[in-house]
Amino acid sequence: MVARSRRSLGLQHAEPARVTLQDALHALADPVRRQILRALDGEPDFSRACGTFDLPVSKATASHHFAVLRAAGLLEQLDQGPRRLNRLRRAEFDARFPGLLALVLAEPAGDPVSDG
Amino acid sequence: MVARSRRSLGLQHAEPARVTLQDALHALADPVRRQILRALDGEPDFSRACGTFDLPVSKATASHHFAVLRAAGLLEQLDQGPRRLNRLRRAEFDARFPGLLALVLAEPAGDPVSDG
DNA sequence: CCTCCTGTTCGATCGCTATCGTACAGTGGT
DNA sequence: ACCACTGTACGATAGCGATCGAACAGGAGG
Repeated sequence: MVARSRRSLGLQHAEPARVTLQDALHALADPVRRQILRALDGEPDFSRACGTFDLPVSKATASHHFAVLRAAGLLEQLDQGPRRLNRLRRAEFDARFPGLLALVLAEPAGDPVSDG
Repeated sequence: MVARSRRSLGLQHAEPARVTLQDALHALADPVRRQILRALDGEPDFSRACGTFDLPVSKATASHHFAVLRAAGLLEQLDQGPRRLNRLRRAEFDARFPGLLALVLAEPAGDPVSDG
């Protein structure tokens, strides 16, 4: 239990090499999480904070989803002031599970809830 | 509801082209189902009946898992007498979600429950 | 210092699904 | 006809996880 100031330099990021297929598939099996990944695709690294995603869930739920994605080695987060910037760990995750992320990113939005 | 004799020529098989990524990922997110797919890998088509898999679940649960896999376009089943022979729909599924099945089949067993 | 903003944590709820035992339905052999 | 075998259908249960509101914790700015 290293206390730090709760947020400082880095967060607990799962090494993609240690992520199990179970964890990866579980993380990707949720439509909201895939939506996050898709939104992150094509954007510059660390250009989007958690709050900038138009998600069909509450703030608390979104926070949960970000944590799952981080634990699955799918994204890296960086604290910048009060906000937490995200980066899609494309290369790392693709090295661990080749082609898997590509399938998710290629999927059409298909989520009528959030798009309206 | 065409009655037939409940089993005759074919079963309701999902066209892999119509399977959503959601369904595919959901189907693959279960370790027992992945175990089935892995066991089916490397075996000749339609050489294994449902009962020949050494699964860590009951007959009823296994039947459920086979149904999910069939619905996800991951396997094709063929009735031969009292038993239902299975075939991994490798090519079809790979055409729909390239590389996804390969990841599952490449995964180590890692399920200490069934192997003993 | 206080206030606003961002994100996490907590506790509770709700729904889905994996699980099981049992009963049922075909098929094949005797 | 009967029985053994294989798999499904059904009803019930349990546990996990997605969800929420509210409270909390830092940082930025006035």
